[in-house]
Amino acid sequence: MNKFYITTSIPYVNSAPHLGNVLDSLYADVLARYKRQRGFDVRFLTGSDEHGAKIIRSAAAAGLTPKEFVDKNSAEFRSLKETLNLSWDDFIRTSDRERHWPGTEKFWKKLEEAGDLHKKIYKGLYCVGHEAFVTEKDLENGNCKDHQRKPEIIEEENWFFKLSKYSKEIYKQIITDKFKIFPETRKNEILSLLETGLEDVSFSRPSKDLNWGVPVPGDSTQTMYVWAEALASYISSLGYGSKNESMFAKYWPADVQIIGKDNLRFHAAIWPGMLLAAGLPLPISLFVHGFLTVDGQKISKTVGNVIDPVELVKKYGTDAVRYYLLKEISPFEDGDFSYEKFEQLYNGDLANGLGNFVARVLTVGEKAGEFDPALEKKLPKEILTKIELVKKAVDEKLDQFKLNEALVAVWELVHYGDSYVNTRKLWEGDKKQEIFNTLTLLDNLAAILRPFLPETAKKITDSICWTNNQLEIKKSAVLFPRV
RNA sequence: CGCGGGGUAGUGUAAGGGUCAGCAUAAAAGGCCCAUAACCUUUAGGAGCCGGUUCGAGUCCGGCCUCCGCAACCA
Repeated sequence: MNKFYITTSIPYVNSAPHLGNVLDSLYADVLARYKRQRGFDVRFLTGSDEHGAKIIRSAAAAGLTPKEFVDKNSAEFRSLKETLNLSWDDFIRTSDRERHWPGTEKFWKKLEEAGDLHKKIYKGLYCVGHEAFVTEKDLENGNCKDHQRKPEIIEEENWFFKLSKYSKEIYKQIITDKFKIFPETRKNEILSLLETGLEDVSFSRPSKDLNWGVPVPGDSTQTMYVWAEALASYISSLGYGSKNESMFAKYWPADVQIIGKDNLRFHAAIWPGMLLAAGLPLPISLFVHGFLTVDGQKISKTVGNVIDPVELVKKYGTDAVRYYLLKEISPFEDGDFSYEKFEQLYNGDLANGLGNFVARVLTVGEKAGEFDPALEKKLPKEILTKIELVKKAVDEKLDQFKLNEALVAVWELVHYGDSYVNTRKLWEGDKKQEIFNTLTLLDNLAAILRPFLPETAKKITDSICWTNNQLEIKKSAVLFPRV
């Protein structure tokens, strides 16, 4: 059986999840369900990134210990599984000492054995208010924006990873598509960065300044930096570094890794560099999605436009939210959310489109009574061809991660079906064969829809049941009431 | 002139030097009445701006305008 290992980036849990955070796992969920449906041995991983100075600060502000703080926030991200009906198999937390740390440590040692880790003095702008290094970006007239004081230039000793050594090899794997990056523009972006060459990156901080993280093996004075350990979650979760590495052997390399555009450099440069250093294969592909804006604006707490996915689902239902994000948001570019657009799409595509189509077909189906199985043999070619065409289109679109276009193809079936019902006037006279044809169409539609809208697909399928070799229709409640 | 990527009907998008720039949704008219005042058919509506290459340009080239991203923890 073919395996399919898919991962999302692990969100940094220094606040509760917002709507933009769910894109990763929603895309991954559709692909995972789709592959399962096709018989792949799927493993779908998500998790949470829980270390770092920012967590310490946020925890302190909330009056909690870092552990209490991440436990609380991580649980909220985890509960999105129910909220959005996600089908992940595993949720890894970087603060998990039993599952995550051993793999991280082994990975670190591999890099060390390769001679790619070395200590170096790092000089940077240190803001006392932040108790952390700041960048030029954080400054305003030479002062820290948040604290209005001049940062000090201080030096500290860090471990550095020799990323520069791997620029060429990473470039080669990307340009030859051995490591595929979607979409093309992101591929170009990273290639142009690689052409200029990568700099070595800091992989640790002094423990006295950062004690919430994984300690550097053999150097208790240092704590690993995020990418030195968070990225390793993709393999630590498979048991890399544990007594039993069979899962790792089976599933690595990842077939698809999904990230937001901000993560491109980490996943297309640092992570491949680390894997090369450790002698491990690179992922097969990287799918880079855009960001979500709300009413055309960047999501931000200060603007106050944060959309809580839980609230949205409560109001409109899981599949409606899934549909909006999958259909209205381009998988590769930034997309916008607004209640107005949401309701427009909901009424148009879900209530009037899919929901109404299902209702009218099931009604005529129910009225028609029982169906002779012999009708199946007389299914017209036209219908079967149409179904096959849509299936093929969905396959092709999903191979390229064009989830929105895949849904366009699915909706062609709805339009086709509606038109079929109208032109054949299925409600008039005895149209058993035609009704059967339409029910077949609907049944197939539900199957195609399953990875996208699992709950809705199930409701449809449940209404079409074969009992004792007879087809019986049980009309379900309205799928998507108009809003 | 730092680098890179964009700007297609109100909205979301497709194609990509050569059939009326395709599709969906929102809008208008007719039809139907099985269905969630839903559905079907038809109509109207479009390439940021300015030049150039070409028999022919959303599509290639140049300039301008504009938006987005750009390695220390941000999906």
